[in-house]
Amino acid sequence: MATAANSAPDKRRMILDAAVRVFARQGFHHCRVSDVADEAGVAYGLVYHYFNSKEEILNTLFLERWQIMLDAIGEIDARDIPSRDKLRSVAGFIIDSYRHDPDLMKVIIVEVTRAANSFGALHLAEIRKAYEGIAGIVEAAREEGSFRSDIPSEFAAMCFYGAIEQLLTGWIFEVLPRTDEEFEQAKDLIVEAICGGLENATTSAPQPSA
Amino acid sequence: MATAANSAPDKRRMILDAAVRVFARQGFHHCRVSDVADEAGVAYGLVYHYFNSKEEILNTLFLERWQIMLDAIGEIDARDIPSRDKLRSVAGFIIDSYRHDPDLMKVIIVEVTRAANSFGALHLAEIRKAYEGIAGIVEAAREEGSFRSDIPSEFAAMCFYGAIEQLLTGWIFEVLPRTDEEFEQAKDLIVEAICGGLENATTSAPQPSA
DNA sequence: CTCCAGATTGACTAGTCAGTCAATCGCCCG
DNA sequence: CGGGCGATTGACTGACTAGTCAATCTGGAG
Repeated sequence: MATAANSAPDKRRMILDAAVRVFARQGFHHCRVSDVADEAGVAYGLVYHYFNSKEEILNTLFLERWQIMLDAIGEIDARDIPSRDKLRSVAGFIIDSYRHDPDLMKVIIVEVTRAANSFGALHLAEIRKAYEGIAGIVEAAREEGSFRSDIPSEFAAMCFYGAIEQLLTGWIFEVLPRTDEEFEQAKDLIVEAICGGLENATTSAPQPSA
Repeated sequence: MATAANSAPDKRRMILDAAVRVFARQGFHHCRVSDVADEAGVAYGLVYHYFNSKEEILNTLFLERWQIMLDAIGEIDARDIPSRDKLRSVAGFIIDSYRHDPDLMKVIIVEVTRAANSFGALHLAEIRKAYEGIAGIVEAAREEGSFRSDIPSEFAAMCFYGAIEQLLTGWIFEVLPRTDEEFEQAKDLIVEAICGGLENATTSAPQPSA
């Protein structure tokens, strides 16, 4: 006999995966627990065997994924590479997270990170850890002199993270193309735009136009 | 002859204003229509005399305010000032909107602009107009040569708008101080960060080849 | 003063749905 | 085998609330 975890379908996992699809498709508030149970192919009551409430399902999904991201940011920060490359890696990780499981990222961004009156407030401490991780990368860059010192690192982290979330939001709302090529380009563009700035660096003289 | 809206206390307006407070405090989904009616000091049924549904109240609030912002962006774009100053004016307008009525901006950002499965999808066209207005400013800057041509204007607009929304989100979640001074500093910082970039420009030649 | 139309009231209805629970299943162990 | 226990089932309930509606009020016109 194979271990239960191996061959037997892990119903708890199936419920979580189904919830991602249902929450992404209908939104947390516009779906019923029975929708999740149906999508998972289990009985209604089983959802309450594994979770105490509908909200606990979303909390579990968020915390699972957010911890992975926090770990990734920490690991990237520990690398011995230039700060700009660290930010590029963070952007790459988040964008790849979306590419790998757009439904899950949609649920997290739409239902949690902006939900100031419900889940967002509940997970505020976790959310802030991500900002702080990015701010740490910027802070190191400022100290070594590669980043400007007149922009606070927390403020810089906010701009960087905000730009990434807006990018994902564009994909979520389907207003931006979502091809592999687009994802790869976005990783470079976001770092270029935020680190390098939108302005032309030719401060001395504008380009001599023929 | 004289509409009731003229002299008598405008109950419709009172309901809208009360709804802003209630939606901001409890969230659209976690409040009852009776909460709005109580807050406005009117009878429950009167809400349905002026609005067809709870959702119509939020739609009205959003459209009212969003149109003001679109008008402001259009007016700013038409000014004869440098592109960076236009962006600074747009950032200033949005930040002042928050300062003037934080509850309303909270409701719009939390309940609409990220609500991909409900109000966000409904108002997608309106929301995009704001992006497009900003992109237009960037596009003009690129054409005149002051902004880089290797970052698409739509992408730049997304970064800019995303950074601003993240800033407001920080205030909404009460993780950032909300003093007058902070608001004023933020206007300059956001333009500095996004236009000038996070990196230090002091290094002489960033492009060795060419 | 009478009449009307729109404003205002709040009790009521109809439907929804999160969460409960008693029954059943199926697997392993002694 | 038997018995025990967690997994699984799905019908049911209790609470909640968006939206309805008939009654009442109010203020101006004739």
